[in-house]
Amino acid sequence: MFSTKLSVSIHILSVIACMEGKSLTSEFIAGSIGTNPVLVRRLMGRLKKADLLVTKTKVGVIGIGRDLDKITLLDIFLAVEDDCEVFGIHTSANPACPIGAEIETVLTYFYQDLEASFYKKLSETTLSDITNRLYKPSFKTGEFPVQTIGKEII
Amino acid sequence: MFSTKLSVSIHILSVIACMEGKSLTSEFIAGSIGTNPVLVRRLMGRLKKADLLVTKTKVGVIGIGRDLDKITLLDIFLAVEDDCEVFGIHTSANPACPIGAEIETVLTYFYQDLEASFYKKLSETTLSDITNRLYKPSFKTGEFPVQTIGKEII
DNA sequence: CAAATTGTAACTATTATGGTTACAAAAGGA
DNA sequence: TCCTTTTGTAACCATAATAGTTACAATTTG
Repeated sequence: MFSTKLSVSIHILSVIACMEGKSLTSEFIAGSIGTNPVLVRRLMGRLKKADLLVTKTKVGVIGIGRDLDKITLLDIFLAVEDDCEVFGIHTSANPACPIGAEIETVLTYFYQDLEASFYKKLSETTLSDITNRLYKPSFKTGEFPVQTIGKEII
Repeated sequence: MFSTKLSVSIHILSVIACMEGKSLTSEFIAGSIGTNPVLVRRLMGRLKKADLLVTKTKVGVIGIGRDLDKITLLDIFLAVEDDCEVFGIHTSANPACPIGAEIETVLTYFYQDLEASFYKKLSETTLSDITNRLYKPSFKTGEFPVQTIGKEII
């Protein structure tokens, strides 16, 4: 399967989208994810390069790069995964065998179609679809214990 | 990405489908793939368990388990991949954070839909679609150098 | 019976992921 | 201006999966 990078990146963007105004350090976000601040910074670096996040300053805190309904899961996936092809193809096939000689071409043909369909589906869910299911009014009124998310629980 | 197991398994089944009657040892098939006979036997073991291959004898040579147009890429994929979910979800999310508490549920919701679409697409290509693009009449008339595929080239 | 082949276990090498430490550079408040 | 915080990166480690390999008992078949 694909790694958890997409899931963690969605988590990062959701925290930023739902909690704008709070002190969104990498440590705070990592506290929500249950991981390391460095992982968060690494992924945020890739999200910034893809313009899904914007920094106010060169080294700094952040806002979402576009309207939430203009960021699709495909955008995030392509931003954070190194290798976005769905299936690997062995490159060792024997060209002296008629099947070995053709298999890569034939598999590529079918996989491209599969991949196009997969990407299309990924592009049909947006970050706003995600946050609409996550959001509760209490997020911005501070009714949850922000302090416990960061340093203390970790 | 997913491993090359699906690709190699399609290759195995294609060789068996297109060259029935020849001496289909694991070494011969491995020679076409450019890999190790043990890998071929391992994958064939899983394909047999899924009834995509049938053995004539308990330890023995083989035929395809069904009509080629009744074996889909999904059947093969499910037979040989250990972990068939598309995206991993981090299990470390912090339940004290309102987003951490919900993210797994929300991601699962969207991933299930994505996975269903992916599986459906995988099920729409059959082994006969593959072999129709591979097959040439010379396969069965022996006009290619079978001997060079196995022991000698490796 | 003898040779060939299978099914399986055990082991190695390589790679990717996820986690961690460390630190220079930048930002921003006192 | 200085000091603290935070970022962006590099370097490193542990773990897991893939792919490859050796070995061998069990079975089939000539």
